[in-house]
Amino acid sequence: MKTRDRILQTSLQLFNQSGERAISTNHIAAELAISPGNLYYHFRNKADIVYELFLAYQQQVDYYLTAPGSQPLALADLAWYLEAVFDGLWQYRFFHRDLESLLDADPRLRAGYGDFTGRCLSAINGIFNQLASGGIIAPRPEPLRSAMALNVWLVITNWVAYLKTAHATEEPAVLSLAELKQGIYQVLTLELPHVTPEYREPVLALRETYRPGTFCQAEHQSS
Amino acid sequence: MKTRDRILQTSLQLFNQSGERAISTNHIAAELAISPGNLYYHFRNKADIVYELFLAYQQQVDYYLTAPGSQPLALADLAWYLEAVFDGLWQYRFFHRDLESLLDADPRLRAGYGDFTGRCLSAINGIFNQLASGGIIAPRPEPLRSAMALNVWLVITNWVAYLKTAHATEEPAVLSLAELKQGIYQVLTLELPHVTPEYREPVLALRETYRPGTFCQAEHQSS
DNA sequence: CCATTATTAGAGTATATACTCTAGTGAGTC
DNA sequence: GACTCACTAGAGTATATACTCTAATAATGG
Repeated sequence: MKTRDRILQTSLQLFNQSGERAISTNHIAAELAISPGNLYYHFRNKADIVYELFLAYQQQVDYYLTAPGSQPLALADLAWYLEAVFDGLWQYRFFHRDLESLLDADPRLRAGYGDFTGRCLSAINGIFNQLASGGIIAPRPEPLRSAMALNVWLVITNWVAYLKTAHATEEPAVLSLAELKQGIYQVLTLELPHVTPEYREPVLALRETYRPGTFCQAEHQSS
Repeated sequence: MKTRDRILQTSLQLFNQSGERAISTNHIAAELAISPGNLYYHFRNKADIVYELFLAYQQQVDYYLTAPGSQPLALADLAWYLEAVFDGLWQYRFFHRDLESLLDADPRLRAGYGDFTGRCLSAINGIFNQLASGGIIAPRPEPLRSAMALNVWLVITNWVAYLKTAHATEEPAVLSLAELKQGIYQVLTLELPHVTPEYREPVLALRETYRPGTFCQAEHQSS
């Protein structure tokens, strides 16, 4: 693998592990067993590394979220979307952790993230629409639908922080993918009151899949 | 005012303005026009300042949230709670910004914050109960009620970050108290499906009070 | 083979940070 | 007036951070 990609990969891993704040460029170079000069040959500065990671994050989420157009969605599609989003969230979880500092340090990132949020919100809104077409949730008028989408977004983007700050017993706060997926339980809780009567049972069953306590000694993984 | 209190006050102000990460003890001392040595006479280290600010935050929120026991609540009480919580959030907004780093740096804080979150969640849960007694929302069985409370918490604690990262057009991202209060709109959106038919109209009216765009050139304030 | 270019090492720099140490100053007390 | 003691100034330290510079070493293409 090219050094440049190894730098990105290792940075992502260390950032996810300890937060961007705690990981210096020297740390990254040391972990890779390369010189600081080498790192700075490939990236002008630390912000450029972060920005490139953001682009990858954005590309991945956009890919999964901007797919389907406007055909009706089935329940399985909803599950698939949620899984995809939470996977992305997990892979780039460092990003939401120090978000404000990162945006303060890089105007490109601030602008890019603003657009990204906007796209995510309308994607969620669109999914609500398609779920309504599919008869899974009741159709809601526009101002309400947007507010619902925003609540989903707020729950999703805050879930990792909640786990690491409120729930964690261990000091460095290691998380499992299974715990992360409990966020899906929360999102489905959010949508539950809007589910049509005929789909209530299936949605409840899907939601049960992710219930806290259901996670059967899932394997821990660190990146 | 005693120097010790001035240090706390100024730290809070600077932290809220620029984030704990960007504010050094030297910055705080300079802003107060005192020497670094003086600051370190009053506080053993930076983490002690943060911890003391957390205690004040905690005390304030606990005071407003652990009040009423279990009598039924009226709609005005709900509004009052929400206002109180968002005021606290605003006053100590630096705290949720760099939360993970802060907890990583201070085990006391990690433990204290874990308990704090737990108390807030059961307070929210209790308020749901009392709103049900008051006939405002439909009573919900326990596992659901806790999940709802958690969603409310996630929305509340992520609201400021959302405003500063997704919404902000200005670079240093100045926020108004009115924008902040739009978070109440989001929380009421969350509760709306659970409101009883007879209270639906009043809750919608209350919610309208906080609608985005309704904020009539509210005065900006920086701390 | 040579010339060019991409890549790397490694020492080094300027700056900032959290924090310490010594030497006071001023207000009260016996 | 000597003594204490809370408080303060200000210079200073050890360390880390982001980043630079020079020079050496691969790769590569003609």
